[in-house]
Amino acid sequence: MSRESREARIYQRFLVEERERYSDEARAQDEDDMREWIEKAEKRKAIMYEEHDKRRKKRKTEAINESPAATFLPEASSSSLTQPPASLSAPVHVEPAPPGGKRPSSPDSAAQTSHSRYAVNSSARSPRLIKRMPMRMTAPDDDATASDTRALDAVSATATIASSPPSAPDLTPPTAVQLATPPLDKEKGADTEPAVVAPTVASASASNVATSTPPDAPSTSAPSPTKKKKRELPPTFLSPPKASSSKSATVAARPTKSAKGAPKPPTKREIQRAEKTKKEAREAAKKAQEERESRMTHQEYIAYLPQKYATRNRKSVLQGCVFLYIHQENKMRTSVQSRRCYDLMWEHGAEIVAEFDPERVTHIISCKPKLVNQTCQACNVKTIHDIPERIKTFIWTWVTGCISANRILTAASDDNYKSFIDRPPIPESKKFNPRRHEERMRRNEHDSAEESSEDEAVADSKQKTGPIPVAGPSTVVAAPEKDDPLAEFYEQARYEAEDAVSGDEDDAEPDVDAGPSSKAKALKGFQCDIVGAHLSIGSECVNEDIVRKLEELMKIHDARRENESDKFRVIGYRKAIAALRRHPTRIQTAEEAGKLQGVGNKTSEKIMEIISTGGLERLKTERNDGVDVMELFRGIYSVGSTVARQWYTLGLRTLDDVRERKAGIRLSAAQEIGLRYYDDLNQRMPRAEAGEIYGMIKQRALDLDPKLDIEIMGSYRRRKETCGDIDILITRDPCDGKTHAGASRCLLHTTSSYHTCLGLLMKLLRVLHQDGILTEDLSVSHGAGTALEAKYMGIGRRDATSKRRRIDILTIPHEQWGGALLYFTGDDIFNRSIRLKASKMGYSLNQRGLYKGVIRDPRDRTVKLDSGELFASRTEREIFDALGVPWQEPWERVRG
DNA sequence: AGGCAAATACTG
DNA sequence: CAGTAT
DNA sequence: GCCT
Repeated sequence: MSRESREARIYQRFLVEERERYSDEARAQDEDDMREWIEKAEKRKAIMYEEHDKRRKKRKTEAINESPAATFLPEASSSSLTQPPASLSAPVHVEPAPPGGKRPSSPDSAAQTSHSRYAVNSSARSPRLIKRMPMRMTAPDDDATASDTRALDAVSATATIASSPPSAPDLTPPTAVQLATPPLDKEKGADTEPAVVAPTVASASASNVATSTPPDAPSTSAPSPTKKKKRELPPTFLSPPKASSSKSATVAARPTKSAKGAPKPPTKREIQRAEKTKKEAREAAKKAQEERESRMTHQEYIAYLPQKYATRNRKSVLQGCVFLYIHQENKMRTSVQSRRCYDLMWEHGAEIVAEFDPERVTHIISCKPKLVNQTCQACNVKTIHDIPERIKTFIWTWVTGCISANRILTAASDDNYKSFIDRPPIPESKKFNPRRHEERMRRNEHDSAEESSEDEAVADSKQKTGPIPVAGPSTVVAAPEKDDPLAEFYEQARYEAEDAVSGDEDDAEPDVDAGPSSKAKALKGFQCDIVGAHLSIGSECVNEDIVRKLEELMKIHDARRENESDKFRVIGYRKAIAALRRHPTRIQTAEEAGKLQGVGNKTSEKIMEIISTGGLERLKTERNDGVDVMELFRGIYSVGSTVARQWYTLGLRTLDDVRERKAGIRLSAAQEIGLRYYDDLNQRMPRAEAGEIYGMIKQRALDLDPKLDIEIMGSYRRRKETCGDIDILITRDPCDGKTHAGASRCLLHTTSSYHTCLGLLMKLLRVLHQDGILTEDLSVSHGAGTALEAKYMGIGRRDATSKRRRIDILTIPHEQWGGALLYFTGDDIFNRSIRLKASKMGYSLNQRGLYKGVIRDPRDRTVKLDSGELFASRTEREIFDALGVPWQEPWERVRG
């Protein structure tokens, strides 16, 4: 309880404090608060994490037991073969319970009066709960305790207890805690205790803040113990709770006894647990190995490979190859990335050497393009051409390419495989014309000659169409010798890539109006390359009826979304629908539909059916009660498919069921807000209203600091008639030494290494709350206090009479402006498309900017082996140009 | 058959 | 971590 | 779902 009130108090002070001069005193205050706040957040997270873990494990085991019988309304009798199931059936009985009895069933009444400044804190853990809670024990976890209390009020106490309390650490028998987990005890103490003493940061933070952001004094001693403890915690500490969920923690210590201790014979749960433990052990071992490996040098690791794979069969794809891998790590230790690469090569039969031996080496594999220096260095040669012709140089993707093709790829035989670099047989003299990007990059680095570069870029991109004059007149090329040689190869790869990628831009334009034109052409291109696509997207379309049906089907899949592939199915539908919408004429036949890119067999069949019968059988069979309800629930902000399904399974069917907390469900803070303003938030607002709100916010932000750059993103920027939410992007040119992070009118820093004042976002939020523009917060990033990058998500309104709207405000580093603008402007399909193009060209595009030289783990594409370097991001145009995408205004970027 | 965009952050 | 969101 |  102390934590809660303290937290609320702190935050309250942030937001409520009137707008006044930012005196030194106030600043100091803010600073303290801020730090405190961050600390708290960290701590809470840590606790939550532990909690959650326990809960999760329990849930899992239960689920296993239950799942076979799990239907919507659990029949208590049938599933009662073991004790635990009771917990599931419990909620049903409990349902009539009084917990929130007087919860206002009408959504409005709630917080209208004092649009609570800090909804997240106050509303969710609503006063009533706190009040009800007879300050029983000093609970580190309010939630658990609260629910607990509530549960006790409820009828069948036993059942409910089984379902939640075990997770609350306080409720586990004290003995257990003491016996099994002394460290826990200590940690807990450390966690809660100092908080009470807090504000004198420095001292308090010593141990428990270790994880928090402020660059803790680089004390060597302090962090390590804490860290260590943390690491050890899971094994020793995490497992007991599992036991505690059934019996007592002590049991865990002696597994044999545990079987006996629990009257039930080796249940599935037991087995589960055992498996879990085993798994944990395995993971621990794996981690240890990783740890060991990470300490090896490249040489050592290579030498270690045979041993590592001693027991496994190697594939033969790369048999006979001897690789020298060029990495880019200056430190001696190997990175995971490199090790993975080594692993992969070895696994597939390649020999790997750590040092260049012209006699042995057959291929040089560079982890990314353009590592000329490293290559030369590694081979101990002056220029790349001193490497014997027969030794091929490839970039990493070639390896993965070979593996997936199951053969050795060569330049000649696989010209459809574009992303490798073979050393071209061209002599030194015939250098490629260095690409404009490179040039621009360099120039940007040195002098930021914006205008000229942009002009040039535009011109350049115009002239660039078609197959590029490969033997470009050896112009400038005054490029520093450094990365010169391999730059060529890189360039060549780029040329190839572009050839493959950027069809002919000339035809791309008319393509749209050209009606059902060649699909072949479209196939090659990217949506983002098509200028004027937006024109053909009318609100009304001749195929509206078809679109409607398909949309419905899509929604069903979206609601159901059980596995990953459903996600893509939905994307597929969306694409098809977009294509259909774009199509100017009435579709008559399946063939006609099939010609559109994005519309395949399945969809054409469906379209046919719609055309001929006017309906769609599939719709009838697929649509059912569940889908509707899930859709309904998912309309609540912060309720996703999982929760929606859960509720449905528990027997809930309407929003009122949710409001009444039927079946004992609990809402998160955000969900509660989402529920309260269900109608408001599910409505789009007229563009004008978004504009007004934006104006108000912008005004107040500029009041705080006139040098801010502020822009509204999303559908507003695309000039859509209605907007679903308001996205505001803020940054600030740091040229005068100040940033939006370190607050406007404060000195950036004096002696300490971090900013000495509250971030702009935090201040802005305060003001906005004060003026009633923001009414609730959904989440406020820690960064709001100090970081350059921060995100706010909340709810606000134009004035007291209008509906609530979703409002996001984010601040970003100045140099990422372009990337962020592009990213947050969309639309969705445009984004996907341009990112796809980027990646096909060997780049990677994200909200921060355009990166080049990104290498991913072929086995897990989400793992980046090399994050590459920032290539362009200052302006949107810069990125467009780099990707060869014709410039389009925001409102022209509409594809779906 | 395998890719399809991608990364990050907050909450509980 | 899992779920949700952007 | 679609596409290669």
